[in-house]
Amino acid sequence: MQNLKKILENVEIKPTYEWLSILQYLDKNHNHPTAAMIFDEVVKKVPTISKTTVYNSLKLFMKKGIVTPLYITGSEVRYDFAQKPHHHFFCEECGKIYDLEVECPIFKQKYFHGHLIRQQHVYFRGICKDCLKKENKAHH
Amino acid sequence: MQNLKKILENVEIKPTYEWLSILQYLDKNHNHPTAAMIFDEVVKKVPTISKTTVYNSLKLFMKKGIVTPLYITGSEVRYDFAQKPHHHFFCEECGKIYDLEVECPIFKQKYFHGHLIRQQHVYFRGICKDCLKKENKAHH
DNA sequence: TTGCATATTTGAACTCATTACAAATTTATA
DNA sequence: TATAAATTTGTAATGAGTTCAAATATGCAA
Repeated sequence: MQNLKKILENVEIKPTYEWLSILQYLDKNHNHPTAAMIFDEVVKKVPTISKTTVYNSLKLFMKKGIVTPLYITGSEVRYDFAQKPHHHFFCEECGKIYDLEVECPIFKQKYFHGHLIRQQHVYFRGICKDCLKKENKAHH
Repeated sequence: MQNLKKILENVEIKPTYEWLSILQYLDKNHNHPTAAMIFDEVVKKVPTISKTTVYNSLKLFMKKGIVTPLYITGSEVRYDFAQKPHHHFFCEECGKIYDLEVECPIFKQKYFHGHLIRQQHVYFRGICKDCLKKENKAHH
């Protein structure tokens, strides 16, 4: 709670009730939620909050670099409150997004073929551990 | 032309005029176009074609594995008629998407942490070579 | 060739995530 | 306390993508 306030202050965002509530949700739920999911949960605690505020806040957080958008599903943006950079695995079966630690020297470079790299997005797509297990069970 | 027909027949798609025209556009333009861009160009050659046909065709091509969707910009899907798997660089300045050859042993694995990998999506984001040059010139 | 079933294409209506914007509210400052 | 600036809100609009039923084209049997 207190350190979330610090995080906002560090990037010069006034820790208003709405902004803190949204960040608090992201901090507690590392499930890469959509804007709608964030709204649906935060509105329970802050009944007056609007969807526009959720979108505005996320845009602000992204501009300040404390939230990363994930373009993985193609239909809506997922948001990641990421402390350390990491990568993702998207299960085509259940839709769940897993965090992955991928070690590769390429991801340490600042330039690639002359292009300045600001962000690196890596995600694998397939069937997750759990869904594979379920499928195997179905065969017995 | 003739080999595009073959490509379609190989994946059991009847080479109709519309499907061939769309694939032909993708083959000539490796600019990772949106569905709208594809429609706008193909309609010049096939005036009766509809947007729905473009979407239907792309969905069919994706199902058959000859076209890959790129979720990079967050606002719309880009389509890639990719022979060899490769990765991408997205310029935040000019919006251009470059093809990248990234060599990394991780991308050769079939499983990762128990998850079955079907597709690998890697894109870097930043400022491209050309836009960096323009910015440097602007300082003189 | 004709008739019929199937595959393909089309256009209009719709969904839904996201954005635009102006009014309302809150907060900071003098 | 007054006034300006920042923040929040709700409504309307945008625009990519989907749904669906009608229209058209194609393949095939008789």
